[in-house]
Amino acid sequence: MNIGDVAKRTGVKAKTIRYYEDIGFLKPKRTENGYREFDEADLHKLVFIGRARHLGFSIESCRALLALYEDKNRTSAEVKQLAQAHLNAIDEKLVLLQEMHSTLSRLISACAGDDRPDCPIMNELKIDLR
Amino acid sequence: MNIGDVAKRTGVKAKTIRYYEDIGFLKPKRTENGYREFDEADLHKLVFIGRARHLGFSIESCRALLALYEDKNRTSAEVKQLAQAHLNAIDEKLVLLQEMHSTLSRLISACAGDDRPDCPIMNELKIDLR
DNA sequence: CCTTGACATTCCAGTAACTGGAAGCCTTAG
DNA sequence: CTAAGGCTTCCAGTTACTGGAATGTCAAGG
Repeated sequence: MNIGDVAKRTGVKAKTIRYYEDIGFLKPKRTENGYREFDEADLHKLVFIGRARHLGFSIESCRALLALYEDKNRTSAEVKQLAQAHLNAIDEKLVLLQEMHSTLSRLISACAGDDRPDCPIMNELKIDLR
Repeated sequence: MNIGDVAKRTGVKAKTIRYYEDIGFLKPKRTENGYREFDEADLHKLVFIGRARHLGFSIESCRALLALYEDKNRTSAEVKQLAQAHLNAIDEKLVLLQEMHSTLSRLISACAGDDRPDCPIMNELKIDLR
């Protein structure tokens, strides 16, 4: 199967698939003309990676997940630990974003948004040094 | 004032201050020996940028905010619009992260986390192609 | 048989916003 | 005088791709 068709079937772009090969996620055979030739296992891997990425796992975490994916002797505890670590990271980001959201919402509500220069948003940003 | 002291007083690292000079946020004078010499206006700018960054504004948005900051004829509407656009972007990220959070939480709860290989997290990632 | 268009290949550069490190000069305290 | 620490510049690396250029290949139509 050629890279374009793989892209269509997996939802992972051709450019990205080449990148994933570069970083060692898969090693498709090559046909005589130099084209990559993908098999079903490659497709499954790509979908797997695509879904993990969709859940926000980093490439390095995907690498670890992929290793577990191919490890018959893995334990669900190992998988769960990776997922939990990732969830913790997500929660930290959520907290930061929620803080931003609430501060910005407050400032935006307080701002008249008219043609005068006076603005609570600017005031918050420019308060003096302590 | 030397860069190290500025870093301490503004909370912006020396490395970052040099970077901000590179990208044109400030242009401190130089003393005879080549050291950067910062004045109070520089300090205020750095704090301003630091706070905007803390609220998640991109460097380019900071550039726009900084322009408004220095514009006597700005309108609060202009500021509000930038802030609103940024808030919208934050909200989009929040939605994505919340989706990830909820999916991952569900999967983690469903995973035994024991020494067996069977794992709902893995199952979700490896489901067949449609 | 030839051309044309849609594929495929590689390689290089750019993105965002710094951060780390090397090599070397300057300053200040002891 | 020396050693520590601060300052300088410049180069490379980070994340996960993405865009683009130059070139090669394949299948179909005239």
